[in-house]
Amino acid sequence: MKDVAQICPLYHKAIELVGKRWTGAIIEALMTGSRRFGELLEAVPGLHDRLLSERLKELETEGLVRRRVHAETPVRIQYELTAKGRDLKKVVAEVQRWADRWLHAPSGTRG
Amino acid sequence: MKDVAQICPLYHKAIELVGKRWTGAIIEALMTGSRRFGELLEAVPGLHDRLLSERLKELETEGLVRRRVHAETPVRIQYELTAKGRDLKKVVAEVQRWADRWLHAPSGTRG
DNA sequence: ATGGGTTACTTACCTTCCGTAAGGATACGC
DNA sequence: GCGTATCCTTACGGAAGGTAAGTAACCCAT
Repeated sequence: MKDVAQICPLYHKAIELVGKRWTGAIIEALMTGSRRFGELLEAVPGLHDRLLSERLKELETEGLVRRRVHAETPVRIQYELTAKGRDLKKVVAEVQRWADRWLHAPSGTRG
Repeated sequence: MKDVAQICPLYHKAIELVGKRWTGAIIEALMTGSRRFGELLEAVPGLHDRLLSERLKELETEGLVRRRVHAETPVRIQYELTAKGRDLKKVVAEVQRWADRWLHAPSGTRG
C-alpha cells in the first residue's frame, strides 16, 4: 500500500461549503451588495424559501453572511456578505470565467 | 414586483457541478496527474468506492475526466483530467487560497 | 375589531441522494 | 478451482432536498 498524497482538508472543507447546493448561487447574488430574502428568491431560479432560509442560517454560522433587521413595516431584513464572504470574489470570478469558456458551447472537451 | 438581476445560469451550473459532494476533492486529486481508482480512494479521506464510481462516471459524462484502461494483470485503470478539467486549475487555486486564509485560524469573520 | 396584504420564515410530508456493507467481474498464480 | 487483487455494482436505511401549507408580526381598510 504505497502512500498517495491526500488532498488538503482545508481546500476540501472550502469547496464543500461554497459548492453545497444553492450556496454558490446565493453567494454570487450577494456579491453585488446586500439583498432581501425575497430578492434572493428572485435572483436564484429554482431556489425555494425553505432551502434559502436553511442556507442563510448556515452561511451566517460560517461567518460568510450577516443578517440585518430593519424595524420598518413590514419588517425588512437585509443579507450581506462579511469580509470572509466578499473574499470569495476571485473564486466566483474564476468559476464564472470557466463556465463562460466551457459551458457556453458544448464542444471541445477532448484533451 | 421589481426586477432583480438573476445570477448567471452558466455560473450556477458550474459551481453546482464542481461543488457537488466529493467532486471538488476528486478534481483536486487529479490536478497533479492521472490516478488509479484505489489511489483516489486513498487521496480523499471519507470517500467510499460507490460514490467515487458514481462521481467518476458523472465527470466522464461532463467531459472533465477521461478513463483509460490498461489491459495488464490485474487490470489497471487510470483517470485523468481533460483540458476542460485541467482548466479548473485556477478555480482550485483560488479556493485553496481562500481556505488557507479563512479556514486555518477560525477568527476575524467580521466585516 | 376583524379581515386582508406583505414579508420572512417554519412545519409537514414525500422523494431523491448519500453512507455503509456486501457481492460480482475479470484475470492471474498456484 | 481456489485465493488474491482491482474495480465496480447492488441493496438498504437514513439524511438531505423539493413542494406546499401554515405561522407571526405589523399595518391598513372596512
